[in-house]
Amino acid sequence: MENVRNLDLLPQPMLQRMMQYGIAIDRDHFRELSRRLDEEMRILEAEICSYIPPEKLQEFISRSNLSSEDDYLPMNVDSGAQLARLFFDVMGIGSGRELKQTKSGNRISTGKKQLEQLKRGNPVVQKTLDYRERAKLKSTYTDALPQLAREHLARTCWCGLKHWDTTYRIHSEFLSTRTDTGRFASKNPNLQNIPVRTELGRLIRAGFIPSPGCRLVGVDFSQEEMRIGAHLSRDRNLIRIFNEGLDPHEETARIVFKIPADQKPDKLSQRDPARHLNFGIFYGLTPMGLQDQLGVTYATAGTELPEWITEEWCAELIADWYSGYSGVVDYIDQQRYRARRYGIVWTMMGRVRRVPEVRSVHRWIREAGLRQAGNAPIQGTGADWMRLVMGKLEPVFLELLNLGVWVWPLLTIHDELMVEVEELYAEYVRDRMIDAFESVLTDEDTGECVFRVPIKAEGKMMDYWKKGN
DNA sequence: CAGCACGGCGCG
DNA sequence: ACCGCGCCGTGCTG
Repeated sequence: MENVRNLDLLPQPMLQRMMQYGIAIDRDHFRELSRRLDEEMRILEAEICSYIPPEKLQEFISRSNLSSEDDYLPMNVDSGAQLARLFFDVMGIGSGRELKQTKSGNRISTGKKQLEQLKRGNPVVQKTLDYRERAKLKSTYTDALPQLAREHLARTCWCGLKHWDTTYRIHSEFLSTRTDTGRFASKNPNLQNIPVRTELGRLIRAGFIPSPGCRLVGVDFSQEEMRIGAHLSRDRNLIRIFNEGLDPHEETARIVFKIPADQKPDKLSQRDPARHLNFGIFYGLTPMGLQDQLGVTYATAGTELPEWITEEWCAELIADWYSGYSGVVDYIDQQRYRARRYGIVWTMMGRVRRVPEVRSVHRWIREAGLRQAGNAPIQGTGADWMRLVMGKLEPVFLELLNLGVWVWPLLTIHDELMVEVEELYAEYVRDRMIDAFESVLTDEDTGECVFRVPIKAEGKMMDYWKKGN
């Protein structure tokens, strides 16, 4: 009952305010970005089409589904099916290598992982990757977002004087009961998947801005899920790492690669794989999954995946991770036991996740259920924390509003909460938020905290939405 | 024309 | 075929 109040009811007012008020965007920024992407895509698609041999042109034209506006092109570069025909049937790219089929087995996959493997074989592959990145960003973000923006008066603040200014704002819908783990979901548009990982993607993030006279303030839990994993599993090593304030990815690299205490792990070949292990383990990582993931990492770094990264090598790495963090193995096993025995697993706060899949007659379904059982308490506890934080901060923000300080919640992305604040108070609000995050499990009366490792949060103030500080 | 499954990909 | 989401374009069907 207490959980229903704290986890389900208390976040609602803040969610309502996020949805109702929205977040401001710079429409011209997106329009300019769309124009640029369009320009680059036209060049890339023409280049890609130029790889069609002359004698095959008619065949491609007849099979493509292009509208009259772009019928100067013989094929539709957005179509995976048509690309597969060009690459694998006509050009013979990757012949002699093992090529992944699509799930339904109709054709060879043209997905990123596959293309990364093949991009040294022929320049058309890299061009396709570049085209894909741009097509994704344009259709999902730079074209769509300005369309969704509505003119909206916003409370702003100039030199301490409050007034109302015209802004163009996006009103996403945040769903409280959509996910199986307790996380929130966001739709129309989804504000929880705005790009950040690539340089080009970060230009899209930059189109999200505070109301005039305000700053964006973002606070997130640092290494939230691993800390939760450390607590729930009571693993000695994991707990020690966080209590001593060490970098968990670096420490994991030390463990699995047996690096002497006086040496630093190499970023690409040691720290990055260790990082993927740390995240992946709680997802039920398989050797093949790890190998795939590392393939992408190396390809992104512009290097070929080294010969010695085989499935067996990945399996050993996972085994080494397990022996380094044996408490985590026991913990995951316990969750799997509960899933099989009771059909449910639960978070630190007692939020329940049903996992009927573990009793399926189908092996694949069963195994997926067991992975979900291992992951759900961790991901779900993280979601619980955000719910508690929102419940705790709501009265803080309302109090500030009553005092005449403009502060308004904008969005939440699982372990992160973003608000806008009038400039003078941004730093203050950031620090209040960090406090709220870090004391999420601290009893307000006794000051006691039962968590086995420190809970850390990071905050930043921004004039536009960006990564880092 | 709308609706759907699929392949693909953005985020934590 | 590694957890949790939502959205895009294609290609097909009713």
